Amino acid sequence: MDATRQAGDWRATVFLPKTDFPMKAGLPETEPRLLARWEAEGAYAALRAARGGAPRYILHDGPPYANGDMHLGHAMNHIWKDLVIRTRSMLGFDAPYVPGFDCHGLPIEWRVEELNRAKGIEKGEIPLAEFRAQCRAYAAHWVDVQRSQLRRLGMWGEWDNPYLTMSFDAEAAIARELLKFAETGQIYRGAKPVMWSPVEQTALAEAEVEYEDIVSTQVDVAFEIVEAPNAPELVGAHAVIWTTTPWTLPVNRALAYGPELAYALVETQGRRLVVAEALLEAVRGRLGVPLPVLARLPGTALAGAVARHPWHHLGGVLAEPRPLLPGAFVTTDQGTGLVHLAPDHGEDDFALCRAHGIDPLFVVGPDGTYRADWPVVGGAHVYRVNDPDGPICSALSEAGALLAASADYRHSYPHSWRSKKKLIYRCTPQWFVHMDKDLGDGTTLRQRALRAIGETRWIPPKAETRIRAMVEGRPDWVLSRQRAWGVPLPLFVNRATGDYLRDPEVNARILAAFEAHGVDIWWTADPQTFLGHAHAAADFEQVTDVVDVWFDSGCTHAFVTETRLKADQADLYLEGSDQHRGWFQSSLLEACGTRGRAPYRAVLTHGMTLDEQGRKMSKSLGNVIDPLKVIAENGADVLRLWCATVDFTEDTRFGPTALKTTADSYRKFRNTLRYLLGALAGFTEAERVAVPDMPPLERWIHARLAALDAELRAHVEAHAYGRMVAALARFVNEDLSAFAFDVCKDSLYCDPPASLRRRAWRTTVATLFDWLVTWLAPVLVFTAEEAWGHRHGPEAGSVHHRTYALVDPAWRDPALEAAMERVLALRAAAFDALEALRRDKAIGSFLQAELDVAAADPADRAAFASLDLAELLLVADVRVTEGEGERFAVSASRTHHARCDRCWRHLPDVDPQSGLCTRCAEAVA
RNA sequence: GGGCUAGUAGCUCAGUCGGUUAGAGCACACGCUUGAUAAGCGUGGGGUCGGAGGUUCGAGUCCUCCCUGGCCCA
Repeated sequence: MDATRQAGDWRATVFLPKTDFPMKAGLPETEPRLLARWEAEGAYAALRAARGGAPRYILHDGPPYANGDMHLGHAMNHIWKDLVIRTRSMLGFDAPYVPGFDCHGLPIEWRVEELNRAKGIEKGEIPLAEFRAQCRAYAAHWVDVQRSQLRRLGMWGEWDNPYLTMSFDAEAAIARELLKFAETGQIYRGAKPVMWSPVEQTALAEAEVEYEDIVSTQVDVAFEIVEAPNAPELVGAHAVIWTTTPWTLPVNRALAYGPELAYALVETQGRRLVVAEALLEAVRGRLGVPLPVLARLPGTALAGAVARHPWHHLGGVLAEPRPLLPGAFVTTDQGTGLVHLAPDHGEDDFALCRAHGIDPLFVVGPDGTYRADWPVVGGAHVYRVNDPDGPICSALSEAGALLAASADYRHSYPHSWRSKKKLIYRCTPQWFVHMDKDLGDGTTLRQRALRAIGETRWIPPKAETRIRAMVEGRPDWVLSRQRAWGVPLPLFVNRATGDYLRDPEVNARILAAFEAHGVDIWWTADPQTFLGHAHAAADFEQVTDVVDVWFDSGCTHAFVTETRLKADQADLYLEGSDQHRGWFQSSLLEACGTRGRAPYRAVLTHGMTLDEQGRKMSKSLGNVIDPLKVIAENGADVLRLWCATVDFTEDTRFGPTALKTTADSYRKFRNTLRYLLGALAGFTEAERVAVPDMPPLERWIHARLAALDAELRAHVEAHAYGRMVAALARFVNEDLSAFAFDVCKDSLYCDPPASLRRRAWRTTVATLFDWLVTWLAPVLVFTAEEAWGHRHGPEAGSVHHRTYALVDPAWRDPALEAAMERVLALRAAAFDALEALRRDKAIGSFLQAELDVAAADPADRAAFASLDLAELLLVADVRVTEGEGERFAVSASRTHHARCDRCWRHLPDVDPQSGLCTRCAEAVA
């Protein structure tokens, strides 16, 4: 052998991988280029055309609120939606995507008011129509912003024509749905304590309320008992109540006791008091005096008792008797076990009083001030009367009723999410949807909704538990909001009867006007134009409230799924778990009230996105991750891969570590595609070999593909995308990169191009590439498209127009698959022995070693007989003999064969003259 | 405070009906290769299964309580 010959001499004759597909992704540059290409080609429209006539799969998009930049939660939600749509599309479904945006509502209204204030324009100085136009423009701006941000994620859809809840046809559709409720008598006007902001002068939805800790005045107040039919000795004693909202005492109407509780009659300073026995110590602490017990009595002894207000001497409503009512909500957690009731200002209060015929008084106005003529506090603001030395405590004290007062009670209290100011409960007239009214078919809305819940597939199943509990327990649906930016409640109330008008002809005129001119016309037109000739406008009060935005979004199924997509139901709604009380429920109730069934067949809920430590992302914690920044630095494909990896049925944690490991596994997928492309350099169809004619390893790869196909389809059906990606990663890492690629390298690099073995492997690689790219495409939308273009050229079209390939059932080969399992078991044992040899510095590369294997299992030996073990184990030679005991006894040693200078294998047939083995000599000939 | 829900390796996840020494991929360390090279291969370390009790021959798995989170509601 010529000792001076360099191994590199033969390098030019070796077929190394060759491709322009770059190892470094450069996604931040590549992705926008592909987005532009898709747009220029009309790729989404082409996909719709290609799937025309296929079974449809409709994921109906829940509309994000159009008032700010896309945040991480939006990005995740839309990536998951896109995963669903794209995998269904790959399965062959026609899966359109119509994005939508929620455009009405208080947050936008508030922001526009803020902007106006900055310009010196105060609320009320601007005409309603103009203000609404401002809100519309503001929402339109954010629709544009969010649309481009969401689009950047790689989602395909009708971005040029998204649905907007503020478009004229949507507004008309919402009004139409509303009138369906009205025409079927499901709407009523009632009074109800609602969360009210005296600052914004509006009722707030639950989602608009935040809870903050504040310090309040707590007072203990004595109400003298004047009647006690079940315990006459209580007459003249005082019922003690405790409250942290002294401002509600001027509108007290009754007291509540717990019928299950035990009470004590105690004495102090010549006066007898009634308090719950369990709270005696606490009361004693606040009053600061001994409270010797005179008697004990059950709660039932208070039944029928009547007290009087400390200010009864002031007459009027205050002079009316204050009955003691049994309340299940009365507990001994805190207070005195006796509760003062102001039906205007508490939900429990309202419900219990109403059940006993005590109606609210409407003493506190929208701005939070008492009626001017009200005793003690007339004209004052409810927040300015609570101090221990304020008017209420002073007047109670004068009446001898104030037992204790201190401004030191710390508790969590509702605040407006916009103004951050305190809220009150305040009774206001509102419009409601009945939950428990018979709708004429023997069912109620609640019953219909619960039945529909049972008919829906909930993913994960625990979601059903949650929404069922919520629907079972929820109160009537409050529809009305005293605001400007929304769809009007298009009702006329008969001044004489208080009933709302139910005239189909009037409703038709209203809807026609809305469709033609937008809903602004409700406020600008002469009401008589709606009422026509049959009714006189003077006899009716026109409702000026707008409808709760949850009703807006609850109607999207009507104008998107039904009108636009011409489908009865959506196949899937996919939103975060917070939507159990939001969109899932408003959509459900709306559809059940108007159609008697759910608007969806299945609902998939995902968790919230938290930071790396599992805490929620918030500005105050400074742990907010901006998805736009992540995309700009890493590419959307990396973010998409992360989304596809996690179990989104639980809350997901995201941070720099997760991003880094995801980027690493992205690179593995990318390099695999790159290697496949390199291996296919110059591949032509003429080179193809039929699978049955292939060597065992290539046939085994096809069998693995067939098995993987079944597994992946099952994961897709179950929306288990994490398992899908994990299965793909395992296949790529273990079967391909660590095993097949390593083994077949020799053939690929060194065999003559015409050799059957090389052609078989290249055929296999071509199949692998198409399959892998297609499987990865729903996840790595950009990378897959990029790789697809490198393989098949620009005229091949988009990889996203493809469907998953069909398996040839003949690919499965149980005998071969079992044999290869045995090889892999041997491989593990062999690598242990080889690694030991390497540690001893006897060898470097495994190619320098040969193996003696004593195999105990005859089945192993039989399987190995027909296989080239040296090739599969990447060693110079393998000798298998019969063994005993352990399955494989492997001994490794350095081979004595010479090394071929071209293929670097150590072989018996290396010609000392040329330094080449027979195969390589042929290859270079 | 109430309803629902979660906690397994640095990251992402498996873990069947309660059953052997809790697994995988990635990351990390070390080694090999230098013909996938800002790559590839091999080997290895790494876990009190959030904590404490309990049931059981046996608990990541079942029960109770607690801790730390999350969503929704008060």
